Amino acid sequence: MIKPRKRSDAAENCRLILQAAKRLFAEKSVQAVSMHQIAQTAGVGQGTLYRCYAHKGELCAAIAEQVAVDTIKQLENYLDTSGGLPATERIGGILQYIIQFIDDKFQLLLPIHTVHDCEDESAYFRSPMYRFVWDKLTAQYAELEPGYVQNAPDTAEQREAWSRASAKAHILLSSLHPAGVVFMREGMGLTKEQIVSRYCELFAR
Amino acid sequence: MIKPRKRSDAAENCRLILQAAKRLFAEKSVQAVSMHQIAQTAGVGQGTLYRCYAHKGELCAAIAEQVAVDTIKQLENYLDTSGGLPATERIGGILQYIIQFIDDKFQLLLPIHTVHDCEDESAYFRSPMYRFVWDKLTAQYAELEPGYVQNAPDTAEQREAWSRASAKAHILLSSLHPAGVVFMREGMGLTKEQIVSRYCELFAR
DNA sequence: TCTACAAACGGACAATTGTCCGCTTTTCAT
DNA sequence: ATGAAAAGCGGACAATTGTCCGTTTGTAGA
Repeated sequence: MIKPRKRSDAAENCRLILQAAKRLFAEKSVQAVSMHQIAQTAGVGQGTLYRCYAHKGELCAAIAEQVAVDTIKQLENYLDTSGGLPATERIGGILQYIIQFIDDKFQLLLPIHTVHDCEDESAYFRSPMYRFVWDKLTAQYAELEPGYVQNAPDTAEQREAWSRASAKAHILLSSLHPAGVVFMREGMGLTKEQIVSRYCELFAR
Repeated sequence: MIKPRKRSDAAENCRLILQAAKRLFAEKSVQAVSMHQIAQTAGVGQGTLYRCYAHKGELCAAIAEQVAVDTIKQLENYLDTSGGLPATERIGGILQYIIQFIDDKFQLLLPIHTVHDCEDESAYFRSPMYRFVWDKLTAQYAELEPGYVQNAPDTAEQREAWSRASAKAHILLSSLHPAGVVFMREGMGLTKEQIVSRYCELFAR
């Protein structure tokens, strides 16, 4: 007798909420819009809103995910067509895409970890767009690891090399945490171009 | 007729608040204690609490500042006695102190940017303890900059070299954002020692 | 010592977040 | 079709943050 597993109309509400939030965030600003207001605009109750997105950060993350699709496509295209370049140069190229994106969308990215109670500070690092870039970057760094071979059998040594590359990629991306980039611009007075060039000096050679 | 400029009893209340917060945070946990509760325990009103510390993050920052004093002393001592070592090795040493500290006190450090409305995401980067470490680290990287001379006249070239060193130091420290370190441990399963060694590979050679 | 003034206080209040629970709607076996 | 069970809804409610303003209190000049 355990039959109804999922209701087909529930997804529609989540779509409405996302749409409403996107519009309101664009019209005003992320922090000027309350969750109550979003629910009202979407024409749903508070409960429905919070069931779809547990807090404002999740909403921002969902929108950022949509917004990132374009950049991710460009990045994939770049990687497909830059096979001939040395890995360090490719890393520099990736950096440009990432920094451009963060610089552009930081208003949306910052609130992702503006969580109140949940203590979910690493939400940003677990978002699909972060994982995607992390993975691509790890692949580049792996090429630079001594002893690493693509598609090699899964030995302990290969796994160790991948793990080292993955840590490097994470450290790089972690320093590109939106808050850090904002500080470089506002607090240190660097331009986007200067930021890219400093990153390349450190990470792409 | 403009006479009373500052009241000597006001500082006492701030001290009481800090003390109460410290005790409550230790007893329960940072997020389990409400601002109201802190005010009550300290025996002051909400208004007084918020006049001293505009939000929970500031309170955490103030406590972290106190807690950091020890580590900072150790670090200064280390730098005083390690003059003979090459700069890269000294950077590695500094990294150990920093990572140890963050790993130890992240519960206090995380909420510093858990701000609700203020949109003050770079509070962490402006805290005195951050500035201190940043400054020391910049000095080490400056030594590695081609063309940099200590106590040289203030030419454009010298300033440029210092600025490059300062950006590198910030990038390093920015990736040591508590949230990022927590993720390396929880999300990636690295130990403190592994984290230190990965950082040294990237930043201290 | 007295007095006037502004700094500082404190608690009531507004705003916002996030939860809870009774009600409605979809689903599916009969 | 139909009815029962669970998925989903929504808005009232609790909790928490942060503000505001009438009142208190220390300070300094007289």
